[in-house]
Amino acid sequence: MGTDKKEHIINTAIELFAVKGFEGTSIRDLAAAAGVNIAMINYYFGSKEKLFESMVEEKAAYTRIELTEIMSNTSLNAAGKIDRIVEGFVERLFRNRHFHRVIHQELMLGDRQAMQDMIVNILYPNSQLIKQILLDGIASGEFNKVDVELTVATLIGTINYLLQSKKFCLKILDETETYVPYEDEEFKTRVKTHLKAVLHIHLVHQPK
Amino acid sequence: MGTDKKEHIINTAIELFAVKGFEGTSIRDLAAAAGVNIAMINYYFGSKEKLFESMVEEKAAYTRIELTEIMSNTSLNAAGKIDRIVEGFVERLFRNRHFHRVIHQELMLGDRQAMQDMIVNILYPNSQLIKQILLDGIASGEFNKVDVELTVATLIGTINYLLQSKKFCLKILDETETYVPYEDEEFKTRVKTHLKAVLHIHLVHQPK
DNA sequence: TGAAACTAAACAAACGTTTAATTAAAACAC
DNA sequence: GTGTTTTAATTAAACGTTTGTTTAGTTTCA
Repeated sequence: MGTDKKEHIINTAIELFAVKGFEGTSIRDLAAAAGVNIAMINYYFGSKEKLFESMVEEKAAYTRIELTEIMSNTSLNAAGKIDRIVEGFVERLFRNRHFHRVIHQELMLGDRQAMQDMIVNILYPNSQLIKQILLDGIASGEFNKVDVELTVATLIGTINYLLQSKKFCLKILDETETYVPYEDEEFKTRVKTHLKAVLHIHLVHQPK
Repeated sequence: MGTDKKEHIINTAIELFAVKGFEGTSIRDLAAAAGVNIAMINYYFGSKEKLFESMVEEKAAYTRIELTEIMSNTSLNAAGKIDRIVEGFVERLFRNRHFHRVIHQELMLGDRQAMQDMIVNILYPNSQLIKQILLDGIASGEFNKVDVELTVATLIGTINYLLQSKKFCLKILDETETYVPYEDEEFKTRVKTHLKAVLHIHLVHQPK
């Protein structure tokens, strides 16, 4: 039936877009990879652009969850929330790295206003959530008066940098081509540990 | 004559690629924007792909300079070198943000092996240079034994995050569309101050 | 006069999309 | 349940554009 096949096309599209880009992927490539007729993509989604929008709509909601509940967890202090945020972000972004790469490709481009706005509206709540935790921590006196916007940039930017290109990531890690860091628990732990260390000392160290 | 016009085409290409992407920019768009005949691009560069490679070759060397001399400056201690690195990177990446965005777009994509390798070989020396300063600082006892590779990721990743999309950057800064942060000295200073603060306390604070 | 710079036009191939026809599934009457 | 009608799903083929590239001819200037 329709729905599963639509989702199959979307998942195939994410894989292809992540590797070849949106413009670089023809609907013939996509149809062949998904094992469907060329016309089915327009039949289901209307156009290539609308397929992209459907893809974003479908995956965005799924990706957004589980963060707000950290905020509402009153048993955690601000530093504890930051730790949970770091863990949640590394897990989520590493797992959804293909989708993440696709929307960041499109975010980089200046044309296609509507798509860009769409993507900004997906990513913005994430950064806002972290910002709010920082502001709360500062208000309660638990955190130093740091530059909250740029601290958010440091957290997410570090992860994005590692996700941007597997080849480049392997190069700076001095690893072989066969190693897949994003699926290695040890590497994920390493990233979490680094980010928690950086943020913790930046936020809670009291300068004399 | 030829050379200035070649460079003019390359500069126009950077502007267009940064906004529309490599695949999204037709050589007709490019020829029109540069004010030259369509055939001139293939006449000068051979093909669209070779134009890209020429662009990278031309701009890469120019972008690479001025960093190694920081390394060789023996009057600076490790912390001083990091400060200079931060200042140099923010200035350079903000100034060359269009070129920077173009090569990061291409770096994200998995196909076009040769181009990817080319770009990795451009970016790698930068990260290696920072890494070496960190290693030297650790060896001399001036720095803590931090995760050097991920500390590099935090430095460059933070800047990249801000450069990725003007629209998104403005959103997290809560600024209006007309503001151009990358050309604002105040914002550049803000980014430098944040990065120096984060790195300094991460690297030189002695945990009890 | 001859080589380099430049142009307009044409090229085949690939693109996203649409059409028209066929098959499969569901809905309905009896 | 069986036969009929309607709707949805699927297909191969064709559509008109746009793509990167090339050709063949013209201008420019030393």
